[in-house]
Amino acid sequence: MPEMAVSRREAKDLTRRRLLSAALSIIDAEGDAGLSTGRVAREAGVAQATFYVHFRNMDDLLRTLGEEAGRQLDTALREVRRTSRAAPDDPEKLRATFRVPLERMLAHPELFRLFQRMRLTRSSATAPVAEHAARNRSHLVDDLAAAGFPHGTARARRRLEMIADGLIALTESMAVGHLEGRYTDLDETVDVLVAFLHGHRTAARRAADHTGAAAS
Amino acid sequence: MPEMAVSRREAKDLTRRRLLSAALSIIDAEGDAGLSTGRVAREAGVAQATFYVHFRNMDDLLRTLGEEAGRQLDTALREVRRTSRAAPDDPEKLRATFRVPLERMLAHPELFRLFQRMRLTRSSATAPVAEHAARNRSHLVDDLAAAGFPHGTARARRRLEMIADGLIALTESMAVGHLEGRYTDLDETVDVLVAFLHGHRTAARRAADHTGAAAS
DNA sequence: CAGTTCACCGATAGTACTATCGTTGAGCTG
DNA sequence: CAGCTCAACGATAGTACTATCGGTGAACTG
Repeated sequence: MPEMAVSRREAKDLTRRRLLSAALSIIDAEGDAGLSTGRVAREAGVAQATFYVHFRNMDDLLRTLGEEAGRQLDTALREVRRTSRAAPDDPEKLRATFRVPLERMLAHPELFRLFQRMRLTRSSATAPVAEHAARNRSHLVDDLAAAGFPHGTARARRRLEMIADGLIALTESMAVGHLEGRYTDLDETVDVLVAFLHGHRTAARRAADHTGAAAS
Repeated sequence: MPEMAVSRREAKDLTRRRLLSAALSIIDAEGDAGLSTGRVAREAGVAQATFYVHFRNMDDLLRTLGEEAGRQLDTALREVRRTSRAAPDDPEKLRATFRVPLERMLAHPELFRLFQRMRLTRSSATAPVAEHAARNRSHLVDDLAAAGFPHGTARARRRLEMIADGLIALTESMAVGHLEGRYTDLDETVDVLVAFLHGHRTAARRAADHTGAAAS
């Protein structure tokens, strides 16, 4: 009897995690099209009604899933960018700041696609996803500023936010291309991403030189 | 009686166009959440069953809408890029190649978002949207090649496709930012887009110089 | 060990929508 | 103008799913 001696609390937590993991595997396999409370419950091995013991509705479950995934992603990205900042002349560290998010997105393709879609859907249910995207973007802005991108004026900060936004969109588009089988070599996509960033790096340096010349 | 003397054929076409336009206005106002055959028919002033006289189902209508919008967009973009190519040193023409797609996307915000979402959803119903995105991307690749981006080797062509993909994703992300009220000034977003492209232009020129030096 | 809690269950009312059917009557055709 | 066509209609069967209810028994509590 390997499943005995579980407390009521532990059993409930286990069921909850089973529901979350069932939802995740359905999403990874079929996207959100095949997602329903009955389906999730069945794959988790419980009755459909039991779904509502753990979640208020499907949006509640998706929000939980999103917060967990988003928090993990954000933490991982801040860390890899911090490492790159500490070694500004190591090109491999810079490449890692692109490769790590790519790999994270590719780990759960359909979940990634689902959140992309949710971010584009305005409704109270998807609001948390949009908020999380905003938080991640804002962290990227901070990291770009720390890496030397200009952020003194209000205009420069607006520009930096656009750059951050663009970098995220670029990375996601390369991930989608990889998922669709168009870009089999991740290294090549990282090359392209680095070159895109380079456009702004040189623009920023030129602007900085100008400012320095004017100040001296 | 202003609506008399319409042939049966004309009357049918009118109803069809009314259904399409009703669907578009619902989408623009509420996205695809409020979309149903009954709702579209009601706003078009016909019975729900009449929907099926004109379309096989909702996906059929969306496909029609998408093909029309996509064809218009593609034509407009090829034209503005051709104009820019004819005057390679006119920065305003280059900016127009970014501003025109932005304005097109912003003309029907929710339709734009809907197609973005559909492109991320793999199903037989959304396949035409994905195909159209592929066609537009492929045209952009052609135009970039015509504008002098390297496309001699297989690797360069793969890279060019990634660049085209990235540019589209960048433009879309700026459009979304504008719709969300974060980037009120379209000119600033165009600045950022041009700078991103610049990263690849300089990279391409450097590579071309290298090749030239090696050849001489 | 008697009483309480509560996770889980089967059953089901309710919702929203899709897609089809046979009917009707206004236009078309010869 | 007689017969035909067919766009549009009301009615409705069918589908798929959500969310709630009261009952049950195993785990907790004192």
